[in-house]
Amino acid sequence: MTNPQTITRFAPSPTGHLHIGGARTALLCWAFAKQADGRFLLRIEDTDQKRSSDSSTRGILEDLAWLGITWEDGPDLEFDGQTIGGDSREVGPYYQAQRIDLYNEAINTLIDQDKAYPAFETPEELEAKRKDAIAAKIGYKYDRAALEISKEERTKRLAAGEPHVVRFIMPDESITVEDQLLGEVTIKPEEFDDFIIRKRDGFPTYHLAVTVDDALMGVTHVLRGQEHLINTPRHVALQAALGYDQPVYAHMPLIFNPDGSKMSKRDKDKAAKKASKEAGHESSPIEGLDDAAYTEWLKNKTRQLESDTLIALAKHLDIILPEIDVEDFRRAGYLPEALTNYLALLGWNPKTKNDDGTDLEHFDMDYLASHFSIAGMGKGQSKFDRVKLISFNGDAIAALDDAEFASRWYNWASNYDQPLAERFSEADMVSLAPAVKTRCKTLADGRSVIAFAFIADDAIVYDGKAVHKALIKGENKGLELLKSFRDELADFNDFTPESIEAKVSAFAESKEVGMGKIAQPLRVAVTGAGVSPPLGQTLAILGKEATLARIDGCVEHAMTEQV
RNA sequence: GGCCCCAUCGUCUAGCCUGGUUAGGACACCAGGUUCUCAACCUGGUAACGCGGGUUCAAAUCCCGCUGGGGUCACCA
Repeated sequence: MTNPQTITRFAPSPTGHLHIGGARTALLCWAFAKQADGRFLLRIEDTDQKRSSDSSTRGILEDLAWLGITWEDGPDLEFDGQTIGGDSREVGPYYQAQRIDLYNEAINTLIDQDKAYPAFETPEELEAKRKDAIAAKIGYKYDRAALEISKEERTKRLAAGEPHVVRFIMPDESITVEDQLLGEVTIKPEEFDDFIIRKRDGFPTYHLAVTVDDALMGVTHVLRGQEHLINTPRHVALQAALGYDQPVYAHMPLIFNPDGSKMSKRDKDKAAKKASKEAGHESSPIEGLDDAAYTEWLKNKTRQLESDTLIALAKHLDIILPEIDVEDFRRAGYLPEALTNYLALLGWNPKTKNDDGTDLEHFDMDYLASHFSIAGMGKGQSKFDRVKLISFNGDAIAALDDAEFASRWYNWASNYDQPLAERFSEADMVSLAPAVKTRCKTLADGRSVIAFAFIADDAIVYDGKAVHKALIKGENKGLELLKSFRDELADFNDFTPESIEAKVSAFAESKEVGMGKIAQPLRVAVTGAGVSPPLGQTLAILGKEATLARIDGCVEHAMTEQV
């Protein structure tokens, strides 16, 4: 036991979806454990009874699994045919609400040793004192009034069942944290007061629970966001009081929006409010949201809508909400490998060159799991750049082979774009893949590439400029070529991309014109616009019947157009 | 405001520890090439050491101050 196995943990509180920043923390913790051949543990911090929910827990577990972040110790999850989690080290349960006895044991020990004491002030009383302190421009600290009460009386009031909290006696000494990333950080004793370790409702506070759990679960390394840096001395003091080993700490920088603001769920509401106002909706434009709630939401900056309602509203307004939670990125058609790659690179750098001399930036989870190190981490905060993420995602999509692309796309459509999944089977998507892969940055925008296939043959909307340029300009030369090609196509049955391309090419040669002279008229005829995937693929997607029908329809349209 | 953390192109970063580089890469942007359109792809380009002091022959690199950004000051975690 001199050199224990490395154990890291991620401990989300189930009060909503998994935030992208939380996902990054989890990813790096996971990578650190893997790199050390250790274990990654997941614990659910549900000691805030009012805000925690089972559905949040479920969502967080699935988002992690989707990203490929799996845990050896923690809640069980069936995902994609595999079982994640378990309690092989028998240090569970992994829900804090189920560990109350363990916390009370620790709290009682502290009380018995006079390292903690009950306090009877009400939240209102404390709030008043806090306000006074702020008004007097002095930092608020608990005044230890409850310590003045004699032990005898404390015991009596306790026995009488008087509501109380338990406070920990913070030692009067500086505490230095040896942070693996930031170095030594020393905090003086006047920065702390006797913080609460058990709330009125009998639940432990975060500080107590996290200290007890990390110790009892054998956590050796704690990697967490820098917002926790100031908490660490409290945990260190608690560890000392309880006789626990101190884990190794590293506090990593936080991530922000490009404008420097915090990435918050509220950003989604903000975007939707702005769009609603611009669209001039005085009353609720969607079902499932009544007018009163809608106008209140619009008026009140802090009011937030339920996730589903917000999504419905965004769809109605035709806007894309800023992605904040992992779930948002998933819905928007990001690939997990692109997201984790980007996330890892946001603050960590492998400091390795590719063969061509450029820096290594594209790597997978296996690479991360074998090469991650705290030394490669930056100390500065960074901004989340969706543009670069999109580029990574486009690269990841392009790197998929056709079958894999089709599988991912179909799967995505089944969840988030039913009409697409109904129109095209997974097998269809395999043949669509070459046309779509290099033209979409997310699975969601793959749809726009093949939008022409969604339209009925007789409902094509023609782009006037494109029609003029390709068909009418130059005394109908394009139109004549199109008609002529249509005649040849009538007897042509081999509708594969390659054959069609050969056919068009041969036709162009026979007419002694460049490929473009026939390709563009054809393209406009079958799609209505001057932009589409390569002709062979475009026509193959439509099939012979639709192609002929569309050419006929276009010829008719062009004839009426020029009268 | 107190305390704590941080600071290289627009953004993410390499270089800093162990002073000497034309300060490198990626995304974005611009130009060109390729091409049946678009995309993809290829080539090239614009672009940074926050400011002020010190130490030194020499500072992005070491030290100090300032400025700026962030975190935190809950019976939330």
